[in-house]
Amino acid sequence: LGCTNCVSRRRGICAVLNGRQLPVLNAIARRKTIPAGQHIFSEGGGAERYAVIASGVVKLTRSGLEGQRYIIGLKFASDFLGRIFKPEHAYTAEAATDAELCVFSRDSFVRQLSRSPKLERQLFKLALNELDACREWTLLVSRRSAYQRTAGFLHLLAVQGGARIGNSAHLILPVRREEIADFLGLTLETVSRQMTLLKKNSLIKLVSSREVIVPDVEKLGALARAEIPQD
Amino acid sequence: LGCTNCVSRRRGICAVLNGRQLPVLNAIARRKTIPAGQHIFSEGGGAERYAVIASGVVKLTRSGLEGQRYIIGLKFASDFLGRIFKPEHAYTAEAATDAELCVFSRDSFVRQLSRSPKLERQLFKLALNELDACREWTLLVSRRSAYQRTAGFLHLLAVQGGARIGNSAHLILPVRREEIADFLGLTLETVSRQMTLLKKNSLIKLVSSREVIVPDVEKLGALARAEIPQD
DNA sequence: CGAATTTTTGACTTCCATCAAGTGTAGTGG
DNA sequence: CCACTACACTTGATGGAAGTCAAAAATTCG
Repeated sequence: LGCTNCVSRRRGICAVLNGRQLPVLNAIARRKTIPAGQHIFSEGGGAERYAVIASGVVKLTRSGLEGQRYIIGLKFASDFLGRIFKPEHAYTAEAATDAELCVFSRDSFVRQLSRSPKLERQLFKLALNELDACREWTLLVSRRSAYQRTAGFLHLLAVQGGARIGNSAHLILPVRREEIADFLGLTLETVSRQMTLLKKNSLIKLVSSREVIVPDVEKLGALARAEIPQD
Repeated sequence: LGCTNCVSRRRGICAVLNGRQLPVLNAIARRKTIPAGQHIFSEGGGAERYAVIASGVVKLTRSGLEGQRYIIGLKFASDFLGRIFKPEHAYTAEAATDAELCVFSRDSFVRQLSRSPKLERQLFKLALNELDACREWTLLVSRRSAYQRTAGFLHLLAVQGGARIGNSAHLILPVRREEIADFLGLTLETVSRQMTLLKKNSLIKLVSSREVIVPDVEKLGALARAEIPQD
């Protein structure tokens, strides 16, 4: 089946399915490997496909009226992609790294949703968690300093995507400085400066520009949430 | 019943209930009038009560570690209050103006939810709309200028809470400058300056410091969403 | 009316954006 | 293998938007 080791089986939508229901959902899923950079679905395009991320990182973007592109979120393994109950997707989903997905056609998934109240409720719970996370993120990017925002971004990666050993984490950044900046409402230069500052303050180690070691994930998170913006 | 003219009957959770189901929900609801300033429930406190706003404006706040208080949202007539599926509320709800609520006890509401898939799905849909709105808001408060954020706030009030006549709106601000500032990630001085600037540019009229006329709601919204931060 | 609160306005400072070089780091083809 | 290019990242100098500090004006309320 391939579901046994999937993260979604443990904390995604598949977590609530029993041995009978899982194969049913699996039967309507299509495994797909997406190379980095490829679009999964597009803003405004009809919501004909939904997906669950099995591995990799996915960028959620929106285009402004004058052509600008905004990153509104990053999605990780076990996350659900797509706007159910609406005819159109509200954003574009694009693979930031190579990614494995379970893709569902809209009709078959919605049908399954109506048949399984447990599945619907799980999706509901995940949406509420996302809402909580979105509110938290809003607080970070609207009230915190550039230094804290950058710390917050790395903390997010460490918690959601990174290889963690105890309280330390080894991160491969899925996006460039420019995209981090966009995500945080900053400029790429500022992000770069804050990264070197975080390094100077030994909160991170830069193995290369795209590879970061976080010795103390908790400390980084506390910094991001601190009331008094320091350094 | 009192439901006939209620906004929630038209676009809230009650909108999906038929003539048989509405009285059932109504039977477990307790109408309550809350004076401005009073807490409805508190962050961290057990989620024993949920509510639907029948009229008025409710402030959603969170307290930071060092005692600071953040406004994370404003809720209007027909909005649902409370974090279902979680033992604790994630935020404090406080009446910003005098408000009328339909209060539900946790147990009876959850029981009703399990009995009525339509009700649960409606609540789900509303949560997804809230998520979309939260993402939109994040864009506003992280990437836009103080001028645009202030415009965005007034636009929100005009769309959600204000007395509208065609494309113009008459607003009674439910919160002080300090709270607007907090909500927007600005300072009260900056908000005040932007308000006078909006007045100078004839985008709003200030009847009094708490009463605003928006002649062109669309224009205000377009300004808030514009790529190039002007004036 | 007078006290307290809220709002506006002013002067100055700070943080981050902008503009501009300069430094890697792949990737390509001779 | 080494130019050569293209792209990503860092670092520096400067300016402007919003924050901070301070005081005056307006509004609310007892």
